[in-house]
Amino acid sequence: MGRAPCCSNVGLQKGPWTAKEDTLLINYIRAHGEGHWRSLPKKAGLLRCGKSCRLRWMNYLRPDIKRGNITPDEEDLIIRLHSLLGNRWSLIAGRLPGRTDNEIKNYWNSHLGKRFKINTRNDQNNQKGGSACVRGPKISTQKNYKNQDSTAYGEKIMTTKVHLPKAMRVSPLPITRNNSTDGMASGSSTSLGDGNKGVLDDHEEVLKCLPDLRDDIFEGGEANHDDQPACDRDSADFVSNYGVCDPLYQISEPTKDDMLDKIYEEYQQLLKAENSLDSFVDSLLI
DNA sequence: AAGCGTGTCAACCGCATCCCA
DNA sequence: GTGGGATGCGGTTGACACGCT
Repeated sequence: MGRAPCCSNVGLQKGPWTAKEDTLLINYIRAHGEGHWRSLPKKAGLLRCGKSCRLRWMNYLRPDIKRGNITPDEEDLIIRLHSLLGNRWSLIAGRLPGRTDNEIKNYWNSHLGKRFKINTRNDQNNQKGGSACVRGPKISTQKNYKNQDSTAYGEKIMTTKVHLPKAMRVSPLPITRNNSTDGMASGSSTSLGDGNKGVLDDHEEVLKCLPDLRDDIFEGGEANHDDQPACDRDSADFVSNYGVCDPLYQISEPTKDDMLDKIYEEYQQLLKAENSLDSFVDSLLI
């Protein structure tokens, strides 16, 4: 298709953001809310591309972002969701409150991808000429990784049928950031919003059936619904400088192991139901 | 201590899709 | 119905940190 770049890039700053730029962006969004990214830099006094501003906000400055290491529970959920959804990072992120698609993508590529590769190698050693299961992505090069079915995390989900629908944009819920900082209302994490008018792929239909898991998984999930999220004492400097809590110091919420299992079971059941329906439709067509 | 290799992750880029005039 | 601007998504890049030799 092709289209003109979003910004002329002439006279625009690139590279790492400075604290001053962050301050400008945060203050502007707090005052005016998210959106209108194209005009935002000019209005906020930033020499940045609108896309860059959006990315900085979505991936780093949003007050509801949870920083720190991915917990084992989160990792487990990422792996399971990846086995079901493939590289649809925004959908996966939508099920991990406070985590961004970029963060999950990076985590997968640097941590889980490697582990997966090792698992795959072990599987191949253990099952010579083995199963017809779809093998996971070859991540020796990222280009190979692209467009490959991804599945097979250990034995647990070895036989899971993987749908890898074409990546597509889905509409977020209406956002008015200055009214609410609800973590699930971010662009990258509201993939299941009710604004979907386009063609939803199979999995999104499945996912639509699932309840919003945030409050189920994370105790005190309502904690970040206020304009000021829970802060650690160490973030006091950031607060005084920026007027918002330092996302780096936000207190992470505990997770529930059994709830994760329950979620996964729900996915499996819904997939089964979906597959049954597909078979039924196919039989009618024959 | 210095050089090199590797891992991590913030940021960029191109494209798909939405949305509105 | 259509064209173009706005936005979102996933892949990729590159700077920096860290460990090893």
